[in-house]
Amino acid sequence: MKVSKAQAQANRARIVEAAATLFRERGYDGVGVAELMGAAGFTHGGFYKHFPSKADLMAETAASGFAKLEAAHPIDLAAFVQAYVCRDHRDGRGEGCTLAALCGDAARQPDPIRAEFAEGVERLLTQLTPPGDTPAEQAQARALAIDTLAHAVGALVLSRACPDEAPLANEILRVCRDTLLRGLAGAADAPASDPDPAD
Amino acid sequence: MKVSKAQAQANRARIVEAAATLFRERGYDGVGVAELMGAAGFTHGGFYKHFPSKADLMAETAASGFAKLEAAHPIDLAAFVQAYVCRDHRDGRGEGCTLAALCGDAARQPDPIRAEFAEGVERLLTQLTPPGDTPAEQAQARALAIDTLAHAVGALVLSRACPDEAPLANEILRVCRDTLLRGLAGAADAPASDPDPAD
DNA sequence: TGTACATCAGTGAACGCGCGTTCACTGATGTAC
DNA sequence: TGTACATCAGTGAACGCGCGTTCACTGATGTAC
Repeated sequence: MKVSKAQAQANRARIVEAAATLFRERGYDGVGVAELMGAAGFTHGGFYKHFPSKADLMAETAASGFAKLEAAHPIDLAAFVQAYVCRDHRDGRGEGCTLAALCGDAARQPDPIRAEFAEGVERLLTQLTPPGDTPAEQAQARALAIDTLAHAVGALVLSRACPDEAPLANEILRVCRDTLLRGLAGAADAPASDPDPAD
Repeated sequence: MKVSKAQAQANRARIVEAAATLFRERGYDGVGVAELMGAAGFTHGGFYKHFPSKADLMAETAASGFAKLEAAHPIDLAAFVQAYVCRDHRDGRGEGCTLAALCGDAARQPDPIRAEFAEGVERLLTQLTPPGDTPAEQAQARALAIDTLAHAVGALVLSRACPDEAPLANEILRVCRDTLLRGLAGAADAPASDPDPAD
């Protein structure tokens, strides 16, 4: 049964969306074409009417995962850290950051996929870098964005590698979030964290 | 053909060693039992004379990857950063840190494997935390170790997710290494980096 | 506007392939006497 | 010390299974007249 052009395009988008979530949750090798089509509400056969191969879909989900960033342009670094380095984000892989969820997998994928990741990092950095008055200020702001992102991603991936109930998993998040926020607030005021905060 | 007990034990160790390298290079799903036995110089059938399952070997390679750390006990943080956040380490996954190479994969593995990772992180942190005179100093030293490790791991995994020749991949390493070293040297002297250093 | 036909998104069976695992077998090692 | 036998690391064929991909088919959509 054929379907209208608009419907087909919407279906394609649904496949990409479902795949993006599943890939983040279980990795590129952890989800098969059949399952991912099923999650979007289709049978597996139609997959190749939309995508040349699974690898192409992988690249497209990466692009779509980072495309959402476009919307809200400038992001406050402290707000970013608050939302990023927390238990909710660690435990919600499917809805979370593609970078943190799949950069380990991406490192072993062919260049087109890694290129999407590099562009995604670049896009994130752009949003995290407030415009500076001088080139030197600009460079410093970009460096701060890079450091903050790396620190935040590192905290998340290390925390996720620990067993669910390991105290170390929460300790890593807490320490890194506090340090990042303290650094961003300026060396002046150093807000002590709750003993064991919720996230 | 049977083999002496000592020989069998040595062979087993060879399998673990070969598997550890291959897993770091290509991920847990990227290497099959047959290939990994081949790399150790055996045929695949004998695998189950040594290990109950592939998952058990995965846990054991994780343990072995972190066990090496035991040897050289206290590590200077600056020396750690120099050796860790560099191009050689980024490009030498097989010989590099198990944590950085596989924490993304580990996050999706069953608890026994994640427990090994948590213990590995704990062990690394212990080595990176110089003994403090007071509990407060001790806690601060541990927090510094956690921050440094997360920052360094984040830099490495982000850099690895970029295409081989992407300028961004080197920029991330350079910025994070410089910031980490500057922070460790104290806010006083801030060594400017070469424009585009070798690693 | 109505009719005839080509298009093509989606279906479901089938493909070859490599995976983790099992198994019967081999023959040197290690043990019992 | 010498002989008979059980052990078991390693071999290589085979297992079922799920993977990515292909294919003949369907039938509503979109187009040509």
